[in-house]
Amino acid sequence: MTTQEMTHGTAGQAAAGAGRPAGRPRSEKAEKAIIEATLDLIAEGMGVAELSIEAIASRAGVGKTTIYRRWSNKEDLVADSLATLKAPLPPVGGVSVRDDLITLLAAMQTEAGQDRTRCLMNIAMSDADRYPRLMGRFVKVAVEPRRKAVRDVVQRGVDTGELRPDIDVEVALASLSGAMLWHTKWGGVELTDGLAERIVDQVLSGIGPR
Amino acid sequence: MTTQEMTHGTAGQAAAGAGRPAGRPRSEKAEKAIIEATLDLIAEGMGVAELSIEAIASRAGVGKTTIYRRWSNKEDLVADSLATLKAPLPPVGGVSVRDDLITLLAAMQTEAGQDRTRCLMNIAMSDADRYPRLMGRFVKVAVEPRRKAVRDVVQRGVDTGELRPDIDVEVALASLSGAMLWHTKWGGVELTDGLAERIVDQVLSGIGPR
DNA sequence: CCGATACGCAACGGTGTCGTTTCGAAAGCT
DNA sequence: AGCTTTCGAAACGACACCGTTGCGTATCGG
Repeated sequence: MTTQEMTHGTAGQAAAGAGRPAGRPRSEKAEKAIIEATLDLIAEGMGVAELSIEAIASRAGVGKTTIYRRWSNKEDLVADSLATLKAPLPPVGGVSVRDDLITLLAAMQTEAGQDRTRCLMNIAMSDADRYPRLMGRFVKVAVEPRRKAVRDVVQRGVDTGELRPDIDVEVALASLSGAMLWHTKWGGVELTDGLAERIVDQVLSGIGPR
Repeated sequence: MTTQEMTHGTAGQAAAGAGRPAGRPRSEKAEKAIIEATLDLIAEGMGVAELSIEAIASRAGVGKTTIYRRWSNKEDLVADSLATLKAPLPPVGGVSVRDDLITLLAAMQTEAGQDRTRCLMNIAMSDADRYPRLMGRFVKVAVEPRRKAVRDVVQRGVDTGELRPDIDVEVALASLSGAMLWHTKWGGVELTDGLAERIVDQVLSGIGPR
């Protein structure tokens, strides 16, 4: 989607409407395999810098040529791979703000336990400085939808009066998501039961007196 | 401190009390330079995996031999380097829990803006899975002291009645630190003024109604 | 069937890092 | 002085990737 259609593109067919470029068409299966292999390697803890084209090709059961034919560099390949990540966010009930927040945070906790998501999170943290363009894309497809989901619920709470009208939505967002992020990274594994519920309830009620 | 004293150690001097091992002593300056170079490279965004001994030696103005003589592998070197990191935590006034929390979070925010700390944080996030032993050490010297500082203040608040007696200290901790972490990573740069204060106040008062 | 293109595979020369070894000089001790 | 150990520097053979090229085969349109 980024640097696709390098070789032909709009060229290739001789001004003949929407005809095929002639010759053997590119294998969709190979493309999928390459992207899958890339995501797999990342999910196994590979940083973007250590990702080798050779490893990707080998894992995908594909020649290096096939990769170089489609992507001119590693960053583009990774960018396209990240772009295929769907965000299967859990549906929220829409009844109680508290319940919806718990649903979202619990989903976040579950996702954090999966290799794929966890290592993608790592990439988002560590490679953000080195590959800003890549990260802009990643944030857009992976972080932003989730942030938006939480923000929407919080905003709805403000509108309906379930939450105070004067709160800072961004800070609330950070307190909720950040607490879960913190816990999944550095908190012990002991206190995972009902964690989402405890976070939400405590952020709702506050820790100050009364 | 980890794999030190590989070559001689208790051996070297012939059962003669605490005598020198004879021969030219190891240069303390070289050792410091090596560790500094290691931390510098990490601070420049180098992941643990990409760290090359050659680069460290070159940066430190030292022969590779000197490094291999002291550390048998990269992980030990990094571990020892991390161990030298002091935690210059800001002193807290000890008067108001709110003020102390703001002080700590503001310090966290400041630190997050510095290259050294930021990249160390990245390492803590991304290399945690691949180098668990290394990370255990890192968490101990870098993460835990800061966590303890916040936890102590929160606990003090509970004891003195400045905070509710029934709160979950760990969750409070995660909400405060996590909110700051979240914001420094993915929050916009716009809302940084008075961020610590806003987080603390909102976590104190809660976002629920009344 | 023919021409065109993509496929997987293997090989190319080039580069960077590995961990080790050798070297002459330096720095400590007796 | 003589002995011992470390120092920085340079070179070693080995390996992993790089990005490219050539090869024989597979798969499309005409």
